[in-house]
Amino acid sequence: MDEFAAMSGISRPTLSKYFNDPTSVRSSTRQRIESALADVDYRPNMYAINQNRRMTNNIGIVVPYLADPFFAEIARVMEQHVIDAGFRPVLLGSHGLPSQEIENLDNLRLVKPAGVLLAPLGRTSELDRIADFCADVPTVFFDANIEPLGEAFSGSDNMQSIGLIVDYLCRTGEPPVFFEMKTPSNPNAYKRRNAYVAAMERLGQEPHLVQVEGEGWDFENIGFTGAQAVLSSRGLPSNTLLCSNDRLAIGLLAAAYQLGFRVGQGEGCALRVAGHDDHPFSRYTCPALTTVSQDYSAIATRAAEVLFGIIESGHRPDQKLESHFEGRLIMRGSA
Amino acid sequence: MDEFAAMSGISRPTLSKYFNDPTSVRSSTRQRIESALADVDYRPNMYAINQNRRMTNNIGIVVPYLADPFFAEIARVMEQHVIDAGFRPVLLGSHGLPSQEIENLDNLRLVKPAGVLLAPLGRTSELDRIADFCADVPTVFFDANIEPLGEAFSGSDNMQSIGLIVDYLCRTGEPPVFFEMKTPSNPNAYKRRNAYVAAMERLGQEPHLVQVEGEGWDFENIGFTGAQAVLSSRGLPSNTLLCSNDRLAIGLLAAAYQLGFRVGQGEGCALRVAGHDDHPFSRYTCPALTTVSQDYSAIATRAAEVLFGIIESGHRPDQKLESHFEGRLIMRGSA
DNA sequence: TAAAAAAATTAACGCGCGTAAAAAATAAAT
DNA sequence: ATTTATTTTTTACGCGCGTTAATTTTTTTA
Repeated sequence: MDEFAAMSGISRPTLSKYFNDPTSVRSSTRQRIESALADVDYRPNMYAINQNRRMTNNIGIVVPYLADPFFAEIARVMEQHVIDAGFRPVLLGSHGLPSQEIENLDNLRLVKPAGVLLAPLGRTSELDRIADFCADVPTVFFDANIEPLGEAFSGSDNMQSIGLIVDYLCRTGEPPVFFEMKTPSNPNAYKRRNAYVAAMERLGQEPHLVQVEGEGWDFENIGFTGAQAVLSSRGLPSNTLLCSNDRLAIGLLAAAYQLGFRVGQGEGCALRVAGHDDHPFSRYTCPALTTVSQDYSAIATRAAEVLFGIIESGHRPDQKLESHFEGRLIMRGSA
Repeated sequence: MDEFAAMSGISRPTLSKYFNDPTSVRSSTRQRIESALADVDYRPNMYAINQNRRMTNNIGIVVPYLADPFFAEIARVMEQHVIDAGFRPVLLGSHGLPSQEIENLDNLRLVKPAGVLLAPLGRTSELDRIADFCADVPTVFFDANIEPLGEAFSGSDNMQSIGLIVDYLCRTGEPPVFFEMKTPSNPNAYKRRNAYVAAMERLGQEPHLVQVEGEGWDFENIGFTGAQAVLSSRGLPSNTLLCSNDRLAIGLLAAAYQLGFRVGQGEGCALRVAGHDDHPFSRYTCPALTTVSQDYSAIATRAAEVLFGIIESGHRPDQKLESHFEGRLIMRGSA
């Protein structure tokens, strides 16, 4: 930067101001800088900047599992919002590991972010460590909430969305059984289970839970092997299965196909299967998966909006703001 | 670090040595440091370290598209190898954008990596910028090669793997038509096309290419819409389709299902479909996808091995080392 | 055109660490 | 108990930038 200052004839503090915010210098000097920039390709070192600024324009985005297309997609949407607002996204995935989640937060600290958007692992998260982090850095949760922590939450209204699909399934056929993991990794699983039970009771139906074994984030495989056992035992009280999420449903559909169960609403179908999330791949299952979509865009927009508001105003809200967005029924072939 | 030096009674340069390599200090001092570390949780600032060390133990990993489970998976394997070798992985995805790929390399420069493992976008990559980077940082390519660049390449032997599945398909039924994108994003697509043509000619069969429209990385959708057109026109010279990659096949299978084509090898099946890659989801298609696997682990191991060798020896090889690993036939239901 | 306001420059310090050289302390070898 | 080899400490500088305060220059306003 010293060299560039020498060759451009602009003092280093002015350059520093310019790179922080180009509009903060007189337009004539800005032009001088930009024409010098056209000759040599100088770019300030991001890490040296991070080290010195009290606060940067970095915004951390942390998701539980980047290899899950659902999180990859919502992270992508988040990133775009952050860029559009003039901030710099720093995307990190936790590989489903609580230790990695803490590691990510520790690494984020070093970047001195203006704020972070955090989709926590949930059940397995190390709450006290996350609480420490939230005390230092403005944090907005999305996808999954950790009740007392953070400035805000933006996510789906599981009660509404599960209610929606339960209503639909009951209206158009046998009431659904709920297909889920016994000890779910997914943080929304318990809410969905409760929402299912509530919806069934509201409709005067008896809820049934089918809980399959399995650990980790390989949901398709867990759904597949779980479904093999459940379907071949033929002990199901209903021909309709509502899965806690689409990835379980994808595994279930594969098992059903291999066992010769015909899935769908029409005549001659032995099974109806529905999911939740509108996972990027749910369009391509056979039959295509009936599910309820999460409003990715609204969730991302609200989370980003709230965080930007906090950053610009400079002080945190007294009360945690919670936004729950409704899901939409996506009717396809499977139910 | 100064504070920690004061409280632990160890001088800062010694601490600096310790954090760089714990075995480089006398074991008695190491114990003193570690017991002090147990009291206060001090950790050196990674970015300050990167700024000052001539070279770090960071290793960059760049893939074309992190939201593609195939790359997410191979990146995960790479990361693990890097960690096991005592280095620190820095994972970056290019979102399918050449500009992002360059941006990633520019950002990596700031971290002063000991080396980088690069899966390039291929066709659309900005070659001269990548060449600049390779001149400065030891780079090993994987998945896709850029002929004259980098110290080494580790990837699949497309000629062998496509040959394998073409052989299989010809042996067990009608010779396959090759289903691909007209202007593929995937860097291996051209090699696979050529391998298909070569394999067919070797077997005395006439090659047929079905090239569908579409840009970008939403391969399932491109396969789906392309297949709808192709299948309903019924102008196929064969009942067997070999897809350039599994994601196209996933879209194709969904289209076939919706149009009522029965896919598989048995009696009453109208279509056979095969893919390439053994994509994480290919087990869960209906029917499960017959494909040829890439040896993720071997590819990752070799790429990492070669890079570590270069880093440790301190000088680059005179000649580029190219490793091509054979694929394995994964026989499932679809062909 | 002089005074006031805004912007840029100079000079100097700080961030959190790496690193080099010389001096001092400790351990190993004789 | 010496000598020698190995570690550690002291001292000081550097990395690439942010930031502040005092000063000078430029622009705006009256």
